[in-house]
Amino acid sequence: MGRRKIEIEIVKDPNTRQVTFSKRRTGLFKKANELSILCGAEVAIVVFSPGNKPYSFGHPGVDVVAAKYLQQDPEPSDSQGEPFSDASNMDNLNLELAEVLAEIREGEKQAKTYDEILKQNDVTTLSELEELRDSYKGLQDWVKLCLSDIEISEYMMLLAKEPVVGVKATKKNRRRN
Amino acid sequence: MGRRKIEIEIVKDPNTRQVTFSKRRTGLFKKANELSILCGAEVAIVVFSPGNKPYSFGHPGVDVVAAKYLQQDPEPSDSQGEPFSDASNMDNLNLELAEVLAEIREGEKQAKTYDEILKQNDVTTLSELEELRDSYKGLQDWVKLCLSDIEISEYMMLLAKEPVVGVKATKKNRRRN
DNA sequence: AACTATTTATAAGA
DNA sequence: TTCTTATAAATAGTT
Repeated sequence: MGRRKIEIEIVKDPNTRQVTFSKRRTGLFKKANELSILCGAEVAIVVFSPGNKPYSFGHPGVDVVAAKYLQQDPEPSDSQGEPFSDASNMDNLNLELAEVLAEIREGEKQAKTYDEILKQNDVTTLSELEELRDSYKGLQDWVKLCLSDIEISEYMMLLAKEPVVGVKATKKNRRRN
Repeated sequence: MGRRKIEIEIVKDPNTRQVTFSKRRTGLFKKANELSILCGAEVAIVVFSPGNKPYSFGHPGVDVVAAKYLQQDPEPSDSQGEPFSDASNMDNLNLELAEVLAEIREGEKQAKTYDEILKQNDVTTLSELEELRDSYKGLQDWVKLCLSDIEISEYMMLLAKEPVVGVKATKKNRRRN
């Protein structure tokens, strides 16, 4: 899948191997993500890098899927598949982000519809142009809405990090709209 | 990757969904296998199909990798009441969200510029229309990019629920703990 | 289950 | 390291 075909065998050069690992781990997680969304499937992946660092992906969560798997298929090891502890704050955040995501998808769909007009190449009258501009403006509005929602999500995260509120401004300047 | 591009959203037709699941699960496991060989990495995957059937892949074995993962990551079944003890993860999340934010602002700026063209109301030639369409398409592309980044962020948040996590986000690689 | 037209992933290169 | 780009590989719709 690249400039040249490679054999599926250990990549000898450690540097190249690390790069390959990074790229392919990313690709693997992306595929897993798509699978879970396209098919409503539950997926959990755990990977240890050549340097023995752990990476994981899970939808809806590694622990959730793992527990389900271990439960129906008891392992010989002494694992007590207890589900994760409470994280109500994180749940709220997830909910929030999920909503933002939904909005973004909506906007994307709209943009596509509007694009159809442009593809016709025969927009000549003034009224059509106005319509077009309106469409564009709608997209912009959506973008703004989206932006504001995401900022809210971000702040939720900052707050979640520090139970006793204390918004920090050190990271980057964030303006409110 | 097929005859047509598809959106990453639930495949509605159950029959098609099953076919898609089969094909993509195969692909996912193949990728996992290649990753483990190319990089000498340990990989474990558990998948539940739409019909809730379990499938797994593991090198050198699901149980081996899972045990290793659970061992170095003692089950947080009963936490100490601290919502998010792993600050480094949250830092990464904040960093990530900040970047997504920046991208969105960038796109917003672009949209504004393009809008100027539309405001002139005198777009009559074909070439101008094409240019306009390109602009629109650029905006759409940005939207998509943005979407994908945000989805990844969402997953990072889901993963953040777990003490040991190593997912990075954008196409830009970022190191972790 | 095969077959391709296309899209997507990615190995090298910059 | 991060971003291109030429090419290999995966796969959506079809047969």
